[in-house]
Amino acid sequence: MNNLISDPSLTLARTRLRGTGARVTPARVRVLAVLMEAGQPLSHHEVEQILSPAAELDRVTLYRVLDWLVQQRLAHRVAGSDRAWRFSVAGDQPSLEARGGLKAGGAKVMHERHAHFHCNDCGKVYCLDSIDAKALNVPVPIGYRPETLELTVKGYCAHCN
Amino acid sequence: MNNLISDPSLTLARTRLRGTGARVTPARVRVLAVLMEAGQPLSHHEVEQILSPAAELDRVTLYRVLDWLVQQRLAHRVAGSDRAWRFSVAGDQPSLEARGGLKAGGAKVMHERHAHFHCNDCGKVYCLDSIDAKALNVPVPIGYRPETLELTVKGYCAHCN
DNA sequence: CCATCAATTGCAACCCAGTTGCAATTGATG
DNA sequence: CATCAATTGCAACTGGGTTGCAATTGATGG
Repeated sequence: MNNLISDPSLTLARTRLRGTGARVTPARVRVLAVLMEAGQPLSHHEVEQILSPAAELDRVTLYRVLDWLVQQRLAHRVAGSDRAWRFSVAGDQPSLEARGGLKAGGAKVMHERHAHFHCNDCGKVYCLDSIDAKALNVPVPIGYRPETLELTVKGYCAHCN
Repeated sequence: MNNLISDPSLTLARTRLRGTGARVTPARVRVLAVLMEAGQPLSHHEVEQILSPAAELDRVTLYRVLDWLVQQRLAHRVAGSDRAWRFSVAGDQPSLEARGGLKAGGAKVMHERHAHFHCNDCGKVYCLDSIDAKALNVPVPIGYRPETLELTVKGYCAHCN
């Protein structure tokens, strides 16, 4: 009737949003629910596709909602190699340092450390959760202050291989 | 008088280009020379800036020359997080598999394995040559065929820190 | 229950990286 | 030095993303 988003997801999304203390709008609820149901990072366009069967959502509003979700740390923004951002729900447990719990010495710690697989054929992006990017411990030259780490493997996914 | 490109670089570039057997045009020579002189991957725009004091080079031509250099394996294309490609000269020794010398079993080997540092402030990209991405040996799920690997550290460079 | 108002949304117009089609130019070759 | 495919320049276009602004709306206090 309405769309491809399940009721439980919508409810869960609403709950998460209320947790931020900010306004809980239909746009935010539906976009977050879509991200929660997707098993992979979605581009702006992909979210639009999933949303479209139901009520319309302005292009710009969608961009803004996605940005907002990232700001609220409810989502992560991952850079694909096709110059289009992808968005995925953040883990249920926002990292401590992200919430200001670990600011010892003012030293920032790298977060968002997991890797992605980008299919050169279909263009889809998959999270490689198995990879412990934390273990990489990439050394940077003196004077450089690393903040985040992005590890992307490009190739062909199981479907396109 | 003319521009910021040194004569030796131009000559070296010309030699490298002749090695491809393809046409040696001023555009190709100058662009390759610019990449050779830059110590870091340059965006289309950055190359344009360096080139501009001298003769003009059409935007489109520059894009095409850069693409061509990558095709010829004289340059690498690296994806920055600001959805703009960067280009850097390829090492003096193109990897064997790149030249068809190592096609055993038809299995492709990952190449272009070094990492980059992207400054969140000034936007410049630096090569982290010290990092041996080869050592990462990233595991992907069965059925997935990895080809290239991109490791980008984002943060603040020595200048902006 | 409703008025209020800042936060959010929709719209239109815009920016920027990159691409395409095509006619004019040019490097290598015989 | 004539030839011609490869290369260049131009103009117009695509697609992701942004900005300014007026209209709408969720939470709040009364």
